[in-house]
Amino acid sequence: MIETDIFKALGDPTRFQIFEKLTAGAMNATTLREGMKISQPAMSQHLAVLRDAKLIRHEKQGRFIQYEVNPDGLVVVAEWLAKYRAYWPQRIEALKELLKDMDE
Amino acid sequence: MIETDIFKALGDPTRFQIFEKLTAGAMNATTLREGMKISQPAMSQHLAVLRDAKLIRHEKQGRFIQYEVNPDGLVVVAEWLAKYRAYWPQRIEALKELLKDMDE
DNA sequence: CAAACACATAAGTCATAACTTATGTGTTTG
DNA sequence: CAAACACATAAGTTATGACTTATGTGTTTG
Repeated sequence: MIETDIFKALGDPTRFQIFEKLTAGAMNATTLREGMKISQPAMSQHLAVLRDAKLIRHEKQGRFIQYEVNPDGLVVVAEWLAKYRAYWPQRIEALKELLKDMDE
Repeated sequence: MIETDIFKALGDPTRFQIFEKLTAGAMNATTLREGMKISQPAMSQHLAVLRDAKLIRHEKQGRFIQYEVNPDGLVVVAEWLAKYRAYWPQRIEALKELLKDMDE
């Protein structure tokens, strides 16, 4: 199931950190690794898991590969979450602001 | 991290199924198990993981325990997701409708 | 064009997590 | 009040997954 693949991918703290780093902007694997005490193969394997879950995508640029967030994955989460809006308390300000932003 | 705990909890297909079942309404563990080829201890353990992640909560009722969705968990996901609204394509109709619903 | 580089992949190791069976605790029922 | 019930917990097994050390492929550079 695509949802569980996405949640499983984000359920690992290291991968979550990698993903969050990528939300700041596209980056290659070597740059991603900076300050992250993780081996090169481990990074490569984590990126493969995130890619298989459609959370990121890549683009070859010479001998580098630029990785970036793939909106598809986030959309799956957003749509899944939208099904349960009945459970969200109205008091969520951050969410309300989001709604206004997107309703324009 | 609370986010990774939530994602890890939902990353297991069996637990995801249990959670989805609970979104239909509160239920005790025995009812949850119906049609689910899962042992009683396994169910109990899965419920504990979901509870620890604040995705569900429970209420004792005699010798039964009613489990129900805890909005706290979903709110964490919603707030996390809201941070990345820049990545959501505008074409998501389901999401737009959600926004209108909540903007009232 | 040989060396350095960026990354992927293979294969093996070790920790974790999902399951099992057995048993325990509290509650209801006949 | 003894048996059945609803659930939790302990302990052990097995599958999975996160890592490691090679090694391979393609690309750039001196």
